[in-house]
Amino acid sequence: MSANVESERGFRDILGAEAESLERLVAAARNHFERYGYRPIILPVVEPTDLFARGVGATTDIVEKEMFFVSDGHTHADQLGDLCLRPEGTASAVRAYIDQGFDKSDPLQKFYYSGPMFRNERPQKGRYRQFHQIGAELFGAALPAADAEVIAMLRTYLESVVSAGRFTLRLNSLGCAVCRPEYVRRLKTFLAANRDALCEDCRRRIETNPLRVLDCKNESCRAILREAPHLTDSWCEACKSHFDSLLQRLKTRKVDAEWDQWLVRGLDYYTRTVFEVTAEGLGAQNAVAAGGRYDGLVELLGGVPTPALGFAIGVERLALVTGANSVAPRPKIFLASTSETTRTTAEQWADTLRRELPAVGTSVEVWTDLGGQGLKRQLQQAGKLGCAFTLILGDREVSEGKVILRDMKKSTQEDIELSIESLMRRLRERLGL
RNA sequence: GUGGGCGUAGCUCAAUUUGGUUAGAGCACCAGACUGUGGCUCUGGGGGUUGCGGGUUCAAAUCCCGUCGCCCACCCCA
Repeated sequence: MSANVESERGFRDILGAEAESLERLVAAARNHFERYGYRPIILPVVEPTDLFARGVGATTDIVEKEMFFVSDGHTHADQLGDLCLRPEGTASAVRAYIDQGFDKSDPLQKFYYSGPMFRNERPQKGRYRQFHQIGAELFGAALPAADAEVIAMLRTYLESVVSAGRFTLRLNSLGCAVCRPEYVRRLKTFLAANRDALCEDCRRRIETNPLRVLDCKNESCRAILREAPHLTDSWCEACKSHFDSLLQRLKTRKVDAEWDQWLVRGLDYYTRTVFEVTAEGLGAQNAVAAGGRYDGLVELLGGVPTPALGFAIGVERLALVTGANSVAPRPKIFLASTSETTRTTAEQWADTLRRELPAVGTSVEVWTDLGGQGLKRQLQQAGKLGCAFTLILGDREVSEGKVILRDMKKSTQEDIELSIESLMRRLRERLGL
């Protein structure tokens, strides 16, 4: 046991029902997002650490203590930490957008991506060091209509994969580069004056991230906050009308979303709209998806100023909400054989069936004996696999010009003329294809 | 990074309270009964350095120390 090589903490093998569930959610997202004109972008897993320090924020927990650093094998000691495993996708997408020159040539772009993200945190329910996100980013669109479309796309996707009502979408506006700094300054002053009444975490947040205090669940902190300057009151005219228009549009589009004036997000790059989807049954880590507008990020990373927004979905968490609701199983067929000759025929027939027997949504699953087993074992295997039918290609039958088709559920058998055509015809009938 | 719970066969768990033969059972796996017909039944079989390392003892799965891993929570976030 001790000699075994095991996976690192927080890194795991995903297989079985969970793997199928995750794959299905990604495929469904791809399908859904493309209807809105989004195109795939495949981003590097390794990026310069600086990208996230500048983009996500140098003082955020993600950058300060959750990065996985990568060595390229011949860096000097003073360069260790130059490269990292990406902790999130948005900064990468923005870097790619600028690298490709879209900000200069063709600003309106819609991208989606999916893949692993890495954060060096202590694992718990719904939280892993390698986890998977599906994200979408919309560049070059400043109107509230863009926010509305992105949120609508997220909401309708979630509704398509999880029974309605099991999650809630909340949104808020954090103001912009014009009005937010002034508010943060006033909030900081207020919090500092009430320092003693705040919880330990919030006292720390006054310096690191004062906005996060608004999000504190601690009852005594909440009481203090009722007297605090209101984020809402600080919005400039442009921010206010942007948010009003967004709410109005969500209403007309019948997108179920609720304004939460206390909602803030931890990443530095957000401006104006932020939103978050939470679900029950996830334990403490109840955020399934989150996103917002980041109008300053393209410029911050060296591009020409471009408005943008996006979101990311935590696939493992979404899978926890949707449960392991099984996909309709595809019909399975086992082609049993009793000799080298009949096995060869079975292989050829199996290939033909796989190619020419379509079923609704997917294809049939065809098995042949690969272990040189006796007929008994092959029947056993077919039973365990849950095959609907087993074709018995026995030498005895073949010499009589026939094969046996066994219905595994009913334990009944019928003779079929020895030809792939008659087999296919009969299977189509029996499977109702 | 902090706190709590848990580590015995592939899986689910006994035996730990009170240290005492060779660490058991169910499921799963393999073989046979049934040499060409799955599920059911019966019989037999393989499989363990009790997470790992050290200590106490005539004797440790059991007691002590350390360490690693998993789970849950804090924090943070998808």
